[in-house]
This record gives sequence, structure tokens and C-alpha cells, in this order.
Amino acid sequence: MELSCKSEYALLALIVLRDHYLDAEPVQIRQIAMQQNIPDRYLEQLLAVLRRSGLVRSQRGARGGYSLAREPWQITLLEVINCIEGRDITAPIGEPAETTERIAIREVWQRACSQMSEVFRGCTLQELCDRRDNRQTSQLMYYI
Amino acid sequence: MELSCKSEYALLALIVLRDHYLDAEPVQIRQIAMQQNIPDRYLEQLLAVLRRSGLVRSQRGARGGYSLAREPWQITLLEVINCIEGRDITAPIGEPAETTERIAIREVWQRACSQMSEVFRGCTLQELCDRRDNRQTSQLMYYI
DNA sequence: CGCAAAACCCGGTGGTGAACCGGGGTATAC
DNA sequence: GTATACCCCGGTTCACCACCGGGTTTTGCG
Repeated sequence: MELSCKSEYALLALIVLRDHYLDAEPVQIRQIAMQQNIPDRYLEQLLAVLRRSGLVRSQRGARGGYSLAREPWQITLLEVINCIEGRDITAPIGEPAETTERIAIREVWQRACSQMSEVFRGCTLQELCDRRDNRQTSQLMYYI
Repeated sequence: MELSCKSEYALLALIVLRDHYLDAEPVQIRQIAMQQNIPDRYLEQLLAVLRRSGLVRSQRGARGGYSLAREPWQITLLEVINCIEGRDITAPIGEPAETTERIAIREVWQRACSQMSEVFRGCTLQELCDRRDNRQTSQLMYYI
């Protein structure tokens, strides 16, 4: 599986946006790019996709920038990845399959996709940030 | 995730080989290719990879061909895919990640890879063929 | 022995997408 | 009205996938 570089960049950007979630002012591309070490012109394209999908809001002109369009606990990683990858990663790719052999393969493949997607569906942007903030603490909490 | 066309072709070929598992004579590339609608010159490359990984045996010369190197219930789909994809799909790709943000992302991504791999690890070539042979029957059996 | 049938090896090609850069257009705060 | 940001569009480089073809080597068989 290859959640290419794109998805990682997008998630990194969203993490920054959630860090400034309560700020009055939006965050600029340049700032995100420098902070997370992402080529800014490339990040611009990804943020455009996130905006068109309604995950992110933009403010044009001077003092403009980006901000989250939703609360961080209402954004799942699956949404972000699906949106940035441009397709539904819950299902296999390619045409539906016709022979019994190919159908059998697709069945297993479908289950694999679903299992993977469930991990991403079960993690929100908020949880991702929590996990970053104190990984050891949260891991302890899981065992209580 | 994209278990590209390659993996599907390889699995289709292995299904044919398992159908002739008890035959004395090996199966030719041409025969597999025509039966499964795979370009034969391309299939040749894939079978070469499977052979180098010890999943398949080859017999050169006239009346030659390919046969399974192991019993079909001792070949998991994960082995086949890892072998044909040329890497361990159990783990994410790319360099290890340095910042806390990237580490957090990788953690989730790693879990997703593992969940997906488990599906492929838990399915053998034998089971794949059984599933093809009588899908409705086996589905009934699962509920008993 | 000779021939045909098969695997083997190696290189090339067309297409696609990823990751990136750059130029100019447009909206907006000050 | 000017600086500052987003916005839009295109191009480029690179790698990989799917595939093709030529030529070599091995082997069964008449």
C-alpha cells in the first residue's frame, strides 16, 4: 500500500492547522511548509484539494491563509486520505473482475482494503495530535 | 493500496498451477496465459520472480513448464504479494520519519499496513481455490 | 543426431502518475 | 494603491508499470 507522500503532507498540514484551531487568524502556506519541511508550491496544490472537499477553509488576500473547516475530532484520517488520493481506498482498484478466479481474489483483496480503512476511519485528527503530544501517556491510558 | 496488476496475475497463475498440482507434467506459460487471459511475455517475468523466490519450480526444454514448489496450503497470499511486489507490504514505505508529527502518522499507517497484511497472511493458495470452487457452500460452512 | 518446443535473458517502449517548480492572475487588509 | 496572500495553469523530471520482441539455452523426442 502506498499512501504516497501526498497524504502524509496533507496530514502534517492539518496537524498544524489544528494547532492553531482556536486562533482568530488563519495560517499561511509558507508557515506550514517551513514548519513541516514541505515544498510550499506542492503543498499549495494539496491544500486546494482539501479546500474543494470542504475539509479546510481559505482566506484570500493579505493576512490570508488556511484554517480547519470542521472541528478536529470530526475529521477522520480516512476522509483526508480518500480526498487527497482522489479515490475510495476502501475498495480495490481496476475493473470489477469477470472470471471466478478473479472474483475470488477480489474478495480477499476487498477484505484487506476494508481492514486497512477501518484503522484510518477509527482515528481522528484530534486523536492523531494527542498521540503526537504524549504518546507514552496515551498508551498507558489504553491499558487502563 | 494497489496490489497492482502484477500480484493479481501471479495469483491467477498460481491458481492454475495448483489445479495441476498432482499432475506429472508441468504447465507451460502459454497455457496459463491463455487460460487466464494474461499477456504471456509479461507472465514470463512474473513467474521468473516466483521461481527465484522458491515458490515455483521450472522445467526447461521441450515438455517443460512450471509447477508449485510447495503444497498449496503452505503458500500464503502474503508471501506471493511480498515476493512479486518486491518489498514487505507489512510496513510503510519511505524513510523512517524524524519529527514527532511524522512519527505519529507512521504509527497509524503501520497499524493499517499490519491489519491489511493479516488478511493476506491468513489466506493460503488452497483456501483461495476452495473459495473459488464453491463460494456459496463455503460461506454456509463458515456459519455452522 | 537434429529439430522443435519450451524456459531464459535482456533490452526497449509507451503511458501514467508522483513530486515538484514557475509565471502570472486575483482578492484583500492596511 | 500596494504589499500580501491565495488561485490557476502549465511544464518537467523521474520512476515504475504493463507489455513486446529478439535472441540464447536447455531438453524431450523421433
